[in-house]
Amino acid sequence: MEVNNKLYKNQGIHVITSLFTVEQGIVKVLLIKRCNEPFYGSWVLTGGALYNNESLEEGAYRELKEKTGIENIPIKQFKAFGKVDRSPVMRMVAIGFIGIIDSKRVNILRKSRNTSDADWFPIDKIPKLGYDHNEILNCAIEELKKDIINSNILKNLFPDGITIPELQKTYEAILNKKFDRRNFRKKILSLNLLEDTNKYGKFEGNKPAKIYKFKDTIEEIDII
Amino acid sequence: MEVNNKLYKNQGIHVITSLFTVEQGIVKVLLIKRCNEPFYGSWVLTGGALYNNESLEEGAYRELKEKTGIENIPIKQFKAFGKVDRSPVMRMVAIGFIGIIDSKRVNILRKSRNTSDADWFPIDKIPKLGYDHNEILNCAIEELKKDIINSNILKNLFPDGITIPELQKTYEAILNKKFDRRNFRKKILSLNLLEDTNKYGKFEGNKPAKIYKFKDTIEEIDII
DNA sequence: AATATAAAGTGTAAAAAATACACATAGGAG
DNA sequence: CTCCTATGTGTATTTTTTACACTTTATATT
Repeated sequence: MEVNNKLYKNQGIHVITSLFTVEQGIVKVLLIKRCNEPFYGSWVLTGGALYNNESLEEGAYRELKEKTGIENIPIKQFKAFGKVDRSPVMRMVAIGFIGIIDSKRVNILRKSRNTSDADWFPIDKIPKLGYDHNEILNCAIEELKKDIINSNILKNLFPDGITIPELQKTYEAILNKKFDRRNFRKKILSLNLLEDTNKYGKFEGNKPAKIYKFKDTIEEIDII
Repeated sequence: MEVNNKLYKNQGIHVITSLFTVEQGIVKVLLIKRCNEPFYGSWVLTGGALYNNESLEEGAYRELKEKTGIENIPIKQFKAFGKVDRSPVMRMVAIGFIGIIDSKRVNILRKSRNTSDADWFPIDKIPKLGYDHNEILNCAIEELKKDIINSNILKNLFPDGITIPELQKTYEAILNKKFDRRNFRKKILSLNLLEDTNKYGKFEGNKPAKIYKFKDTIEEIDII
């Protein structure tokens, strides 16, 4: 990178969101393919340059909407990335966000400015990304693990309700760790995040599981 | 604020450090007094504009050194602040850091570019600060509370050793909460952060306390 | 109608961690 | 030698976490 000699000139801000989903026990992140320089043809996280008339969060929302059509999901800022040469064009500092969503709710836009393709990638099969997005994504995954504990961050993954075994599989996928079924159920129910719907899932060769839904918590502190 | 119409032009980055100390059970933060516009005469946290040739952390270090003379203390990035109008001059995004130090080690510079005065302020007696620094400081105080638990962040406060009652007072000051003496001692010692020096403090009208020091931990993960 | 299947659902005992609590001790001052 | 004040220490109780095995459900198969 050619650092501008003027100490403060030509700086800018990126807002970058790692949008996660979990499908069949696989944690995936949304990546988009660039069709412009820099990083023409590279996969990157969703995001882009912050506008002057929007807050960090608003910028992250706008970029998410432009690239995926998705709106109204909670996102959480987790870290700023400011290595001197993280962008080849000019000095850019990236503000990282994470979000999580049911992938069925996302209508991925295959074409937009700077985007030729978009897809969900399992987090253990991430290619070399443009910019410093591999680093940002790694931090985002750690943040996701932290945030999943004792919060209803997963609410957005299961807008239509969730069974406890399904929820356990999701926890196990994200934390990459197995839990005892009885203790998991006991713990989750004791957190008071779920309420019973008195409905049951469909038969799939075994006993149907009861469907719960995430409560609409009053205080959404510590929620993603 | 006059938002520049060019969506991406005239943006900049602040690096802002909330440097804490604890004296006699009072948590204090270092503030400096501006002698230039904007916010001429206002107290603010230490920090300033990021240079193009330095990382976020390097920028925060440089500003700390310029304003206080202090070097080589660990700082931790905790959040970015990006409200549209947080700076009246141009669009600035602030990256917030926290640090903690023994105030006796700080030789506060009373004069520097943009600074006419500097002092430690108890965190419950903070005046109206310039920019959005009240908001940044409030977040920093919350971060300090989080980080103090199970880490040796306090090492920098006590370079010459610490007694357990003194350490307890510091915890109580930062967390604003009382602990049982026996349980506190038991817990702290079980964390294995301290080692015995076999020295004792001076008599001050009561039984002198044993002096411990923070171990030089190998893994400095989660440390401020 | 009986049986097989596969994951759902459930309780209790043991271990670990957090909490509550009271008295003896050191080092001086008077 | 007594007084003073904060230090130092152990144990019982409660709470939380962990470990672990059998019964139940809704269908498909025979």
